[in-house]
Amino acid sequence: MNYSRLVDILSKKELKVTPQRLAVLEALMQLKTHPTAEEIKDYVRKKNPNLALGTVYNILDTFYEKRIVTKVKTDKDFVRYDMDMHKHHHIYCEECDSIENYYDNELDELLQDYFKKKRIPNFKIKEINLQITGNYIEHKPTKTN
Amino acid sequence: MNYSRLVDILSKKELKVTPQRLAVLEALMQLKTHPTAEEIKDYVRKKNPNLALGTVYNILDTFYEKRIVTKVKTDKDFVRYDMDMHKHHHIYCEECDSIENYYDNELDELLQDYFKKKRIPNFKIKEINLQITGNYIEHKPTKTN
DNA sequence: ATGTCTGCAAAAGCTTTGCAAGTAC
DNA sequence: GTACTTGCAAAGCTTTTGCAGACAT
Repeated sequence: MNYSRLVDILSKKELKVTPQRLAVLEALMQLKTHPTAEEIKDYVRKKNPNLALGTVYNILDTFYEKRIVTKVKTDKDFVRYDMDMHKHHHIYCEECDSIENYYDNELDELLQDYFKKKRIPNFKIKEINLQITGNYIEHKPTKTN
Repeated sequence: MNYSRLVDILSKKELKVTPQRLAVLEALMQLKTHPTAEEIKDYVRKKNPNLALGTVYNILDTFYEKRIVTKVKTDKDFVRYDMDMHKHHHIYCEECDSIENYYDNELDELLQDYFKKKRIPNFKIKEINLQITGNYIEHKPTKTN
């Protein structure tokens, strides 16, 4: 992982560069699974065994305020974090309880056009996010898993 | 509120008809604001002052299992409940922290057509929900509030 | 009559907070 | 040097659980 790039992200947001923050940043980039605070703590402790869960929450909160991450709520009880600040939608797989980001400019334009014509009374739309729920289809006919 | 209709809803789901359940049901129908458990408790206590918050949660949970309500998670920390089981989307107003349901068959068809053409690899879509975020526009030029 | 539901309180689980000690700048 | 961060533990909040008593059928 490109160390100086991580440092850059923090300094640009006027955050002090600490090993803990770098570690959490790296975890967020490595774990592409919209990790929970707990998962981030586990990942980070491989290298920084003393990092407290409270600190992970503090750091994530700071990142949230500085708009380095977004929070994703699911039907489960924890918040999950997402570092990707590009506009995207979410694909939830009910079976495996996974969240993946879904990018689709064509769809975004379609929606934008749609709501340009058909406005919602008295409402100014800032953002439209889709939640696509369903299941992944297994289709590995002969190969073993 | 139509008492026998409330009774009907419960019996059809094979739930015993208790005053507490009727009260929560009524609250859900009256409060069209996607209430929290706390708000439901407050509403219900006007008529049933002894109803415990724990009971409200128990009842809501039973309703959730029987698919009488859905749970809605927001950026805030509590779950909000919605009795409307028709397909709908959500309009979040950031300023006033309100959630309203949004129904739009035309939009639903548009999305269905779109994903019929452009599939998501290996994924079977079950449901698509929009989260429309923005703000209500005040436009009461002369009237007082 | 009996299986289910309520009320209350206590517990659980995720997240936040407080403060002393440590660290980045 | 100083203001910000960390670590740890304790507190906070919503939600769940356990159990005795009450109630619907």
